[in-house]
Amino acid sequence: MERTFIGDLNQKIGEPALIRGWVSVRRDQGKMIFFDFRDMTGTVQGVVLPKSDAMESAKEARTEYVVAVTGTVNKRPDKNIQADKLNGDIELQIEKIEIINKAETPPFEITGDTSAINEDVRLQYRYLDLRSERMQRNIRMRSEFVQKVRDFLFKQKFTEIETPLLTESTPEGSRDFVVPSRLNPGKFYALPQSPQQYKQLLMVAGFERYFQIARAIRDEDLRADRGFEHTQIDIEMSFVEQEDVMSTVEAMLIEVAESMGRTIKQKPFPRFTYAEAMEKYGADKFDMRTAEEKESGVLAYAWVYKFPFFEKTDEGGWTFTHNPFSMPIPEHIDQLLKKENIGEILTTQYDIVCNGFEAGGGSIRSHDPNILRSVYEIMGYTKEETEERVGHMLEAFKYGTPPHGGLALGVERNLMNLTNETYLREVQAFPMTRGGQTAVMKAPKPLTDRQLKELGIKVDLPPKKHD
RNA sequence: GCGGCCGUAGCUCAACUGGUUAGAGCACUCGCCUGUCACGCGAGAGGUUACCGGUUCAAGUCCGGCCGGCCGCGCCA
Repeated sequence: MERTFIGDLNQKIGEPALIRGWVSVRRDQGKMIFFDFRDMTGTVQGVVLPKSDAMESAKEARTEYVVAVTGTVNKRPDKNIQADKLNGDIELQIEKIEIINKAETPPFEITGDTSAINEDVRLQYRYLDLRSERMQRNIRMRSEFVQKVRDFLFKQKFTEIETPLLTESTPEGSRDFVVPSRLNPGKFYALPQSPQQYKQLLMVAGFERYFQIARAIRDEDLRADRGFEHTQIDIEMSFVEQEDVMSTVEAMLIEVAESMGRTIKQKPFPRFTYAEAMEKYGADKFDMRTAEEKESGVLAYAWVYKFPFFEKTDEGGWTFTHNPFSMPIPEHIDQLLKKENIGEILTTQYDIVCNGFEAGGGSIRSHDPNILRSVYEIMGYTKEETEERVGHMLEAFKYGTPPHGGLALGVERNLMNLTNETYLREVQAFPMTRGGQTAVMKAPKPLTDRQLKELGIKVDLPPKKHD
């Protein structure tokens, strides 16, 4: 017999069916046993009637055993219908249970919400934690979100392109994760903090509309809403101005959120200048929902734009606030090229805020090498230093670069809003602890002496504290 | 790096101002149970109180150290 998914059983009422999955719950009443079986599509109650041939193996079956169950799909007696549950109106009258694989008793209960369980235990057994209904829902919703984003972007003529993971250290920005090069001893790749430079090069290369579901990796201390790795919907478009990128992304977010059954508080998204946001909310990210809206899962998006381009460093110089590759707003191009009133220059940066999170951000980029040069001059770099850092971009921009701009959306941040989760780890399949230890596997670990030798690396650590 | 909270049974927790043999619920094992759905009832098993040291007649409890987890600050173009 062919397998029927549990979610499709209600189409086979009165017919025989074979399901495969896990024993979720067993309720043994002696002469009669009830089970809840679970597969990726849901759960269903099975019943072993008195004197059934299945009784012997049913007595063996335990929680989380993997089983193949054959039986007849029956409507439940009226008084046993559970209208609010999937398959609450049917049950499988079991004729045979084949135990495919036994299971140890799980270290914690996975039939309920696991959020109250110690997180280090959940992460050690993440593959069990992920069996829980809530985690299944979160991870599936993530897949659905990404699929809908892809669908939208493909309709808009975007091309999905992958950019390298082993790449150059980012000029400025956050701390890099580095990877030693065996072929070039003593030299290191950096993992990308974002595909920023590559996506701009793809605009030079004429793809015009690029996107990537891109991993971004930054070696900064972790938070509830921030991990070493996160995923971005990374977007870049040619022949566009600020308004074009914002309206494209806004249309995408509306289509995706509404097709997932969510309500958006205000359309079109309200816009605040940075100065207005700071005055009204005291922050450049804020939550505009009422208490009831928070309860019902409303999404409150807003744009924040007209950020200062530069801010003072502790040393009294200037550094960029968001992105050195950004254009200033058109009215301030002159000031930037002349390096006048630097603190007042505004950038084309635009951030998308949702329910108190910075859900994404982007800008129009400078396709004119002179503007990028001026930015680096303002930050105090010599011609040679600028050349060293972004010379390859300046070179590329010489060969017919279209005006372009883009944006990156944080997948986890958006999912947190869609799932009402407080922690980024709840929307990642295999997150790490705040101390940087991976789930299930215990990375990071030391290299073997052989590996170290091959890479030309000598480890010299200060002695560890101990009793 | 800094500050805060936490660590007791497989899980969630309790154990008064330090005081008998560290308890409960769930899970687990066994028995009973013909309509349960967090099934029910009964019994049982399960502990180096994270770890190391100190104070004390006596430490899960107080002190010091150390390891681990979480939250925030710094940091995060």
